Amino acid sequence: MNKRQTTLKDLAEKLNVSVATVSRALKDHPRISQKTKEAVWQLAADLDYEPNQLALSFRNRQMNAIGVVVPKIIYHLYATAISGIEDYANAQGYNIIICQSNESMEREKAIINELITSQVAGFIISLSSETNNFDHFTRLQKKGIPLVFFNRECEDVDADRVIIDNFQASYDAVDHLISTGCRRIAYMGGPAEVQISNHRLKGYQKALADNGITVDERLVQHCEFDKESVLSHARRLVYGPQPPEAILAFSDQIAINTMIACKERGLKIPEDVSIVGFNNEPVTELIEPPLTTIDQPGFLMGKTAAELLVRQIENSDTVIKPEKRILSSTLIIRKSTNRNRL
Amino acid sequence: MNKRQTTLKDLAEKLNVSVATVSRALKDHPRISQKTKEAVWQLAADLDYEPNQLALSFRNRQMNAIGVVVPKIIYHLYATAISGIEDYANAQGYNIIICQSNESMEREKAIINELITSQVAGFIISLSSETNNFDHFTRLQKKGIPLVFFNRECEDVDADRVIIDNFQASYDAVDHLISTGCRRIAYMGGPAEVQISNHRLKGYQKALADNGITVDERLVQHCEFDKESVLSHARRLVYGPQPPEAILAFSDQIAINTMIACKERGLKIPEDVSIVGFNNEPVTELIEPPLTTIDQPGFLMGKTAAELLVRQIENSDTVIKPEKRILSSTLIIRKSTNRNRL
DNA sequence: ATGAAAGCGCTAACAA
DNA sequence: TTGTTAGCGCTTTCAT
Repeated sequence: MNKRQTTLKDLAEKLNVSVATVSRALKDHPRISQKTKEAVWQLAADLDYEPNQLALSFRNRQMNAIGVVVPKIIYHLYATAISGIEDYANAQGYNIIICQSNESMEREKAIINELITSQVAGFIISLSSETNNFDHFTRLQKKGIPLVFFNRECEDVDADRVIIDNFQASYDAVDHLISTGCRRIAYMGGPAEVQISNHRLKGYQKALADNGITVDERLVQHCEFDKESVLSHARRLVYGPQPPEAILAFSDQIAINTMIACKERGLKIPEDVSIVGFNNEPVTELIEPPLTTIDQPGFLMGKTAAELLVRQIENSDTVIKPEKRILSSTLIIRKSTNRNRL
Repeated sequence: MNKRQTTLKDLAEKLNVSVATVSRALKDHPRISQKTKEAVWQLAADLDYEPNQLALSFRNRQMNAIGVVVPKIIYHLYATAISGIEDYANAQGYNIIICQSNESMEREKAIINELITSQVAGFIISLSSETNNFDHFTRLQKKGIPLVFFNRECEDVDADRVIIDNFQASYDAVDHLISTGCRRIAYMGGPAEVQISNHRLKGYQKALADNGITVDERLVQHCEFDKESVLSHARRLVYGPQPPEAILAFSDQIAINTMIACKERGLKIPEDVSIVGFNNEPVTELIEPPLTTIDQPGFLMGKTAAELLVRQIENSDTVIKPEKRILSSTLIIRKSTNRNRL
């Protein structure tokens, strides 16, 4: 029990050579005799020697770990993105430390602070919905710590980012709704601080304008992510004198809760109202009716973010101009928008 | 850019005192003069000093991090359990390093090995479905590294574990099915290596026996977690000459795919066949019909596992007898079992 | 071809 | 009350 790990010193003492020699032998250093090397290798195997990563990290003044900060891992997009990050990061020899901000800016700040003191090699971050102050990110940059945003980006900080074209995705979704004959189209947005929600709002507005439809401000809602908030905002839409003919939601969760409000109001989907979500969560094809939604490449998003981050980490001397990678998303058309009023 | 972190040495030099004095002053050591302390505190604040966790960990020969190894974080139970772990662990000053085995034993072994060399303080593990060899766990124990299993436990290793009473939960579910008039009841189990699947099988068998129902071995299936595997096993059940009147599934995902096979076969749920799942994933109340399922306290499971682990870590000198914490689960009855044949 | 020594940031036993 | 020293495990420069 509690057997100490074998160290270089242990090997050196048993072999009556110096620690330096053992260290070199293990890395197959050219100027160590074959005989010594073999003795070292043999003993290392016998004693189950494994280099102490913690000591290595300490010496390098940097952990071989990446800090990943996401709002919540139960959101399918983040769970899949994390797999993408892990996949690439592990292959490159990095562990990932996943932390959830739980949509709290304070928590996000605290996490980043802690991980800084742990000397993580870099950060991959998707903002909490509350985050409206960006000092903790600029602080990272001042310290020269690599940083990549994904999905929920931060326009005010000039860092690498991986996103989809939220404007276009939203534009296309609205365009699809219009093509099925809807004209009174509502937008159930996320919290007003979430920049991507606003990008989607812009796409929504532009699509309406391009089709000669006047934007009715009463059809735009900004809700929090909890069920109650969504329901209350959705009710404002559907219990009004003129319920919308279609609703574009910021996320599948919001779309689903909006569907609940619609059903509660007695509106049939898609006959009375069409619904479009965002993220293509697996649940969207299991509900009734299956939900039209925008598929985001979560795994690829994560993988790309990890690539950009590792690139930064491994080129910490050279200055790389921050890059914006825009991945393509796909509108998945299902029954929730399957009607034709034309 | 790339400004080095302030160290104790920096503070010491500026103040013309020794590093040791600074170190003590920062911890409010009783034998340092108030004057010195205040000077140190002031300068530390000015220079934004933060202790280097990596150096601390190195010195303690242990990271302030816990390794968490789960099959997949997209499974809702694990996502919620992780939140519970994170919650408690962070409060106790530990970070968590989450790794996914992706149901692969090789990956699980590799992860554990890596985290050992990183000197994590302990492990919280839920086995991959493939894991049928337990050397990597006994290795941890030989090294005296704290270990807690949760949900998918390992009976062959004597370690702390946090589980629900799978036998009882399954027994109760079958009992419920019988009470609604079903007698031909099938079990769609997980992979045969998954011990909790077998515990549930035992509960299923006992409930049948206790109600005077002969167990028909053809009604017991063991499938993998991918959709295709579930569908093919489910089809064996429903396309037979005598389809079951009810099906207990090892997980909600299996239950949902089984429902798909039932619908494909033209069986109505619950009129022709009742279905029960496991885990109470959020999706279960959104599908048609809503799924009867067993709710597991994921968050509490994680939190409890973290408690047990931290207890081990912080009492590494004393030997604590491994403990088995059994949390209670709840059968949530929904429409998928809402019929009465009696 | 090998060894000695310094140093990464911090703490603690021992000295003064 | 403060300083000196050694050491955690490893790499690397400089000697030999």
